[in-house]
Amino acid sequence: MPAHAVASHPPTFGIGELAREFDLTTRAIRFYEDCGLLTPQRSGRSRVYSQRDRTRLKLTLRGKRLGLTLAEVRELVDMYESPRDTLPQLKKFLVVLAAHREQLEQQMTDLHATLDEVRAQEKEARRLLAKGQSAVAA
Amino acid sequence: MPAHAVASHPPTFGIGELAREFDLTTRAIRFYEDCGLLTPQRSGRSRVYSQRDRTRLKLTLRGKRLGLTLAEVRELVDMYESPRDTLPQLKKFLVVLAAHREQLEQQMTDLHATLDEVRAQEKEARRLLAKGQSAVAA
DNA sequence: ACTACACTTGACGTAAACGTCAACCGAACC
DNA sequence: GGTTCGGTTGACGTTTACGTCAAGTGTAGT
Repeated sequence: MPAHAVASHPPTFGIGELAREFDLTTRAIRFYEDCGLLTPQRSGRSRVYSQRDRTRLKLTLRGKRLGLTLAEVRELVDMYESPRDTLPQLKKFLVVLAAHREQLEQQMTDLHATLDEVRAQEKEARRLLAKGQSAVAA
Repeated sequence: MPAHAVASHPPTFGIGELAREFDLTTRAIRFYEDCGLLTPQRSGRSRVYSQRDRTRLKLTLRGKRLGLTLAEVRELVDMYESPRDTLPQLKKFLVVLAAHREQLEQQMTDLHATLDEVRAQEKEARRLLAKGQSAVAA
C-alpha cells in the first residue's frame, strides 16, 4: 500500500501515482521539480502533489509534445500564474504572450502543411495498394 | 566573391548561401549531412547543394519546428523518396505514415488547446489594459 | 607574391532532458 | 524482527544538436 494512502482531502497525489497516470518515471517528475515546474509539499521526506501540481504537469507534457523546452514551458506556466496588477507587468505579459502566439501560429502553418502532405501520400499509397491487390486477385 | 559564384545551371547553392538563406551556421548544415539529411555533391572539396538538398533542408527545419528529432525527420524524408514498388514496402510505408499522422493529429489537438488559452489570456489582458488606461486618463 | 576570404576536416565542449545506478530510510506485512 | 515496497538524495552516464576553436586548403583580388 502506497505511503500516500492517507485520506486525500483536497485531492493530492504521490509521485508514483502521477508517474503511472502520465506514464513517466519518478526521475522525470523529480527533474521537473528541479526545473521549477513543480513545487510539491512534503510529508516527512515524501513529496505530496496538489491538484495545481498535477495541472502544471499536464501543461508541461502538452508543451513538450509541442516541442517546447522545459524552460519555455516554465516561462509560460509561471506567467499564467503571476500577478498582472501593475501596468508594466501587464504590458510585459502581453508582449511575451504575443511572441508565443506567433510561434504557435507558425507551428500551426507547419502542421497543416505536413498533415496535408502526409494525407496525400497516404491516399496515393492506398490507391496503389488497391490496384496491386486487384492485380493479385485477378 | 564566394567560390560558388560559377554559373548555377541547374540551380545549385554554396554552404554559406544556404546558411544565410535559412539563418543557420555552416556547422549546422554540415551536421545535417552527418545525419544523412543532406548529400551534396563536391566541387573539389567544397560542397555543392542541389535544389533537392535545399528542399530537404527546408523540410528538416519544418520538422524541427514541429519538435521532431533529426533522426525522425530523416526517417520521414527518406521514406518519401524511397521506392514503394513492392507490396511489403508499400504496407510498411502506410504503417509508418499512419503512426506519423496520429502524432501530428495529437499535436494539432494540443496546438488548438494552447492557442485558445493564449488568445483568451490576451483578450483578458487587453481588457484589463484598456480599463487601466482609461482609469489613468480619468 | 601576398592577402583576404570562404571552405575544409578534425577534435573537444556544452546544454537539455533525462537514465541509471548506489545507498539509504520508513511503513507495512508476516 | 526480517523483508519487501515505495520513496529519498546524490552522482555519474547518455543522447541530441549543435558551438567553438584549430589548422590547413583554394581561389580571387591587388
